[in-house]
Amino acid sequence: MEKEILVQKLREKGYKVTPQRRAILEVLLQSKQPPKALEVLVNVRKNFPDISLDTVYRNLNMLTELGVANVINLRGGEASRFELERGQHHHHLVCLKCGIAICLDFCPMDDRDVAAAEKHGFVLAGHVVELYGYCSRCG
Amino acid sequence: MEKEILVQKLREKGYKVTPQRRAILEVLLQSKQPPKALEVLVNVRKNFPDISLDTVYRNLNMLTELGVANVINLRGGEASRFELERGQHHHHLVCLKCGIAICLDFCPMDDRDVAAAEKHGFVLAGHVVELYGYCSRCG
DNA sequence: CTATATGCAAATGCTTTGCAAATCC
DNA sequence: GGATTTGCAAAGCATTTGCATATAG
Repeated sequence: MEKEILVQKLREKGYKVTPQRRAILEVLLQSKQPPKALEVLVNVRKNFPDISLDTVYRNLNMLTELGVANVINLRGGEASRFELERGQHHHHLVCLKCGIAICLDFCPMDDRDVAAAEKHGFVLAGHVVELYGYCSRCG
Repeated sequence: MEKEILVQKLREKGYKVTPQRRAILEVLLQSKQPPKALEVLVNVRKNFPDISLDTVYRNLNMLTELGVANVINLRGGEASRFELERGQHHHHLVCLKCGIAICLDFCPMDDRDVAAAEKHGFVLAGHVVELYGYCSRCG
């Protein structure tokens, strides 16, 4: 999605368009792989030295609630990664050593999830699928 | 697995069998659903009031490294759940409100994970699949 | 005995929150 | 001008760690 479309979306929802928000969107758009909050901070600070980490978190959360961004939960206490929603359901291949996350183009889920949810009286809300391994660099 | 078999396993690996360890195994064995570390603590304290949370964590981690237990990572910062390894690959259905986790008897993964890993030069180590939803109690 | 395990307290890392000052519309 | 955002500082969780003491084998 283009940056101005995203900006427009925020405005429509009644959010103010601050330079910090623009800068965060910019970083998300330019990142080759979904960055962690701290990585967003570091990159935003190159152009916007005074932004704070909590502002980054607040905005990443806001974008997520808006459905504009997704969270990739890593294992244990590791910091989550954030990616702009691409409008296409997908999952990730994550390196256990360096944490790099690669988008996959398939979802392994079939009807059995619906059946299982029904069987246990659950209303299904979604699912998480993450493949873990070691990338070529981390061997 | 029976408790004494587990105890035996620890001994074989050179770990000492302390009353705390026995109590933790007991709680894991008796839990209807995979407990969080804090839940383990509360339950162990019923019979063993002086155990500390860090001992619980240390032992849950030890059991996990040993392959005797598995960790179920919940979303965001939510505390992980621990279950004894049942020797059978499976996944979970987790309630987003109360956090209850139900073991499922299927794995949706097919060969595409291997293909994807290969394509990106990854050595596959495993995967996480969790279905999320709301249980009948939480609506 | 001696290495391992425990309890305590404090530290860590990620993320959130309260509040006064700044700023977008 | 008025509500929303920001930065700061501090708090909140889950989890880990250092260290002196206790304990299993």
